[in-house]
Amino acid sequence: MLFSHRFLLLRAPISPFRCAGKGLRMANTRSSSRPFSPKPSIPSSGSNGTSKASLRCRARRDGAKKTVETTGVPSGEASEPKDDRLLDIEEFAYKPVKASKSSTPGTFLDTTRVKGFAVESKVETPINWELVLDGIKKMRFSGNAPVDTMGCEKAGRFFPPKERRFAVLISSLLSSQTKDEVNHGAMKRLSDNGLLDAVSIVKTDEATIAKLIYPVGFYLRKAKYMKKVAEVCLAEYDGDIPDSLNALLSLPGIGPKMAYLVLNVAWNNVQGICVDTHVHRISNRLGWVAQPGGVQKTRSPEETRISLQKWLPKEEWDPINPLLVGFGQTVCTPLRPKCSICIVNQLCPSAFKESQTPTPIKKLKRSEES
DNA sequence: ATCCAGGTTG
DNA sequence: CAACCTGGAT
Repeated sequence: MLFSHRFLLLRAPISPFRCAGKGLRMANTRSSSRPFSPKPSIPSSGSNGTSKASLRCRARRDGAKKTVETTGVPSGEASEPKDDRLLDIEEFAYKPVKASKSSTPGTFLDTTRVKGFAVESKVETPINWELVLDGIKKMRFSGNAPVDTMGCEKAGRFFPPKERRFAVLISSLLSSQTKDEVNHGAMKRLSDNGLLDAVSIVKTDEATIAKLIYPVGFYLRKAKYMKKVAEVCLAEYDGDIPDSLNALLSLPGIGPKMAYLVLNVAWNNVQGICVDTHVHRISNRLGWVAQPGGVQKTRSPEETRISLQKWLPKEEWDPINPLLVGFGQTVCTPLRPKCSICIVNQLCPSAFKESQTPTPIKKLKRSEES
């Protein structure tokens, strides 16, 4: 989480993990000022004709777990890490989506392989997706999301490239189901004990590691994974981390989400969209993705990834994650999304469809009044 | 009591 | 799909 996305607002002075927890607060717990104007200023043009999700089509996912589909990925660019310079705050500003030919709304045919069979299906480029994206960027730019401010990310920002990559991998491993602050604390403890490289992790026993990373989610399991990952990295990659998708996926505890993330962040190699729970949820709320056959929502992050990649221009693949994560942390929250302050609510098929307030405040019965 | 924290595994 | 871990929010 925190360590895993690219943008960084805080410049930690010395230790990358210096700013552990204190002084940092989740943006949405600080209610002083609204991050942006609540006034919707975007014209309502017809919402992209989403019919009401006819539920229940339990498409089964076929089992091939660790082999990730790469349909639609122009696999030409095994880009070397271009440059290790990290982005500064000024570069955090999102630039407007520039219209490209691939951005023209419309439908096109897509061929996907399903269990060996080539299946053609119509893919719709969502209407107004650029407007929506720009709106979200505006909201993101003026607001603070944990994903932004927490980020002493880039674990090992001040480490040499190899150590930094390894730290990125570790922080990714730890991050799932764990709050930013907690993960940050764990990384700091590891860092303080000199445990952010393969050699030292291999030399440290599991219990010690577990203790240090506690209370990240699933710390016992992750302590195991860390050991194993360190062993593999040491034995096969000279202490560095793998630079290919499949090699990353083969590491224990690293699934698609983290693999794409690490590939993006550590190797600057965009082979796919990093789809986490936020990207998954928001893409579905916006009507941006659907299962191969029909209109239904995607049921897994992987389905979302495949679906998104079919129409989203590749320049957006990398930025879409931090963008939607921050949006999801502050506005388009999983529970009670704040549609009223969302400037793209006119363009969102799901706006105001979920409950907006905790529970309707109890109402007094006649008999109880005065 | 239930859901969520940038999921992954057998 | 249940398990994996724990604390905080609703």
